Amino acid sequence: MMADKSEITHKGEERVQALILAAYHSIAEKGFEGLRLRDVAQQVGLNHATLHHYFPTKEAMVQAVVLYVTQRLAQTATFTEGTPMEQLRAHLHALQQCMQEEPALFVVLSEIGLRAQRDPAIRAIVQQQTEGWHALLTGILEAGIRQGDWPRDLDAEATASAIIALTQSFNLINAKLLPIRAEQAMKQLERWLELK
Amino acid sequence: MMADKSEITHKGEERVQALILAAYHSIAEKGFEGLRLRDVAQQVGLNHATLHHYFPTKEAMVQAVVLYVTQRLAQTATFTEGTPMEQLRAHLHALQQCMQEEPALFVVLSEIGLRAQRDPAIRAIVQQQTEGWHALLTGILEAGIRQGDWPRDLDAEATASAIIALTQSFNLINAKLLPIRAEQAMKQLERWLELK
Amino acid sequence: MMADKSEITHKGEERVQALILAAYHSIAEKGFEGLRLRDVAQQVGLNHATLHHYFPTKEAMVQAVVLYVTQRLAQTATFTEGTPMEQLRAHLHALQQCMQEEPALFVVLSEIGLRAQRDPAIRAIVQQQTEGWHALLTGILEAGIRQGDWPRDLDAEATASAIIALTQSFNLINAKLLPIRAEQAMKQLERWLELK
Amino acid sequence: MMADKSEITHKGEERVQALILAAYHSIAEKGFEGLRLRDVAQQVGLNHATLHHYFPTKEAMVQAVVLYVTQRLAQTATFTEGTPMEQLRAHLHALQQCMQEEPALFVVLSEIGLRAQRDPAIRAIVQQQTEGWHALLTGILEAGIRQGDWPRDLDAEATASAIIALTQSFNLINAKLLPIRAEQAMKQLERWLELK
DNA sequence: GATGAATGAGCGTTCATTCAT
DNA sequence: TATGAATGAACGCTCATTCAT
Repeated sequence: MMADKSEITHKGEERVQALILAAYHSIAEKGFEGLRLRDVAQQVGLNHATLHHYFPTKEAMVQAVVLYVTQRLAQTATFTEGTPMEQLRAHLHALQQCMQEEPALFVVLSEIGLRAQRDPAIRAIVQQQTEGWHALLTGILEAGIRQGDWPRDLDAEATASAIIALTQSFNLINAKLLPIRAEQAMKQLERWLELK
Repeated sequence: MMADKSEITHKGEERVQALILAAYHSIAEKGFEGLRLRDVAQQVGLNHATLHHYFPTKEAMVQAVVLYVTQRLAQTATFTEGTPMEQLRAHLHALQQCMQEEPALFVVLSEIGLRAQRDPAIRAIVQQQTEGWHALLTGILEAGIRQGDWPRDLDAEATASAIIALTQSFNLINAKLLPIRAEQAMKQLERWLELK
Repeated sequence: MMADKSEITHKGEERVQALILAAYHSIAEKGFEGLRLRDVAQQVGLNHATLHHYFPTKEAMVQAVVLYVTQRLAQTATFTEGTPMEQLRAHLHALQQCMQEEPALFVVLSEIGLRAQRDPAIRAIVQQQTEGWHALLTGILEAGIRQGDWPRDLDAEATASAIIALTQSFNLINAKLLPIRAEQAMKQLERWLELK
Repeated sequence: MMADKSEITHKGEERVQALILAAYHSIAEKGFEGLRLRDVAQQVGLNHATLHHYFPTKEAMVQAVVLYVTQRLAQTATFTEGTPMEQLRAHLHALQQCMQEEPALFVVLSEIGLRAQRDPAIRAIVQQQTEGWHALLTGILEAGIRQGDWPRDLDAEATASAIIALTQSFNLINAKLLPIRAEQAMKQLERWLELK
């Protein structure tokens, strides 16, 4: 008759995930500016007041979305095998594929990046994730330099930064603000890195 | 005793400029999300109702800010003399200087880029400016390729896009989301382009 | 301990009715021109924001008032027994009584009539109600003509219109714009119709 | 070089008249609710601030419109020759013609009637005019009764009131709130008065 | 007399949050 | 846990009016 605790918790976790996803899509479509708790609750079929049982404040929900997005992105960068050059190529291809399949991810990422400048809590989350990403890229590049894949004088850290920066601004390209396709610029990056 | 017409107009234009600047700084500090007409008016020492004497709606004011920012950026890219390689180097240096002296410009530029995805009026302004910038860069690169400054197989358009994309995401770097300085990534770009 | 559903709904409906009544009195006193949501809410002891919990917009509330007024008036015209002449006499007496007891009803009715000319939604409501009233009167008059209560050449439709028009302008009389009492003009109408 | 005083005054009076007319048309179209001084000024090609040189306040302008409308209507009722029955018939025909040619006049008249209930200054103007009209009608009717045109027991004052009341509500008919034409009801009034 | 500039008071509406049930 | 009801603070915008020029 009565659901046991784990079931309740499970249901609660599902609800939380559904709310995060709904908020994520809201932000992708209308930006942080257009994020409304009532909308999010309605998308999940919840009363707007009930939402506060899962997220005490709007800020808490936003932080959950930030965590969700950064973790989604981190999944793109987990691999262990192959040469440094193969790893980097795989990573860039994974990113490119993600851009095509789910451009929303990069839109929200940009929104988060902007908000991180004003919100220390968000900044902390983003910073941690970005540093991890940067370290990963730097590691690959340094390994490649040691193996002779890239010239000795390539600045690994700077190159890693350039890659991240380029990635994060691709939503601007996808938004058709630039008269080219994202692939082109990405290909140029690969050429610079002599990835083919 | 009586002010001449140009003086009156001049005063009005000054007010308009002051309001645009105040809005610009508000956006830089708090984003579009935090842009409040009452704040902007107060910064200029005006009643919030008077603001509507200069801008009929909030949207009109925002568009004025967008125009201001894109034109400010366009000024960085106006030069006529020197070889293609010198021109590109000068341009990148001017951008770098701008990033250091007034990082707010790039914060607002990112805000605008995000908003352009949802607002056709803003998109039109940004698109026009970005296309102009892209054409300028492509022209320089193509000229350089013809002169042998860069290899024959350099994709001028893609490279131009990469430069723009990199530039537009530098605010994320300046926001200390990356453990490096903007200069480093910019230097890497210059190295790729064999600018020194 | 726990209120049942009908009670909850009942309370909500009571609030809605109270708000409609408050708006009705506001319009009677200050016209549509002077109708303020904050006033209405305060009359019911509610925060003005809460009013939007019951009526999404001011227009929705106004329409509710229009429906309320037209239905109130329709109640004056519901009867089934008696000869046509008796029915008409009863109807006119009911209207007269209403004018004396609640002149506000006719003030608001005039406000509505004026607004109906510019507002299609209100016009639809008023039109429907007025047409019903006109049909009722025409029916009574035609029945009376068949029974010989009134002369064969009496134009039933035109007479019905004249009665309605006269009724709707009585608020002007009650407002003491005419140096006579409403009863007098109403009596004259009855004499014309040989109602006594 | 410089216009003499009478010319200036003349020009000023023309301006005042133009403003009154513009306001009149605004009220006819959008009601008192939609009357905006800026609109009125613009219609006459005047700066909104300049309008205040001719009418110190909005209320003053409204009163001028009220006077204009009541005087326009009074012109319909000025005649000296003919038998009482001929005079009344002529008057009703003149009114009917006015309704057809310029229904706006009756719309504004209704607006004024409603506003008169709340505004003593307007009430005073309307009352004076209405009383005059009522007296005129009563005079004609009494003269007709003495001459045997109408039955001895006709209540002259009540009949006059009924005529005025009917007239003032014709805009509701013209607004197509009633499924008949104004002429029909007016004809019925004439039949009651045995005008043909 | 004419006008651009400025203002105060106020409006309808929004929304995250709280709370009793 | 769930929800209808309620609220305060704020927002963009309007408009009659005032005033210096």
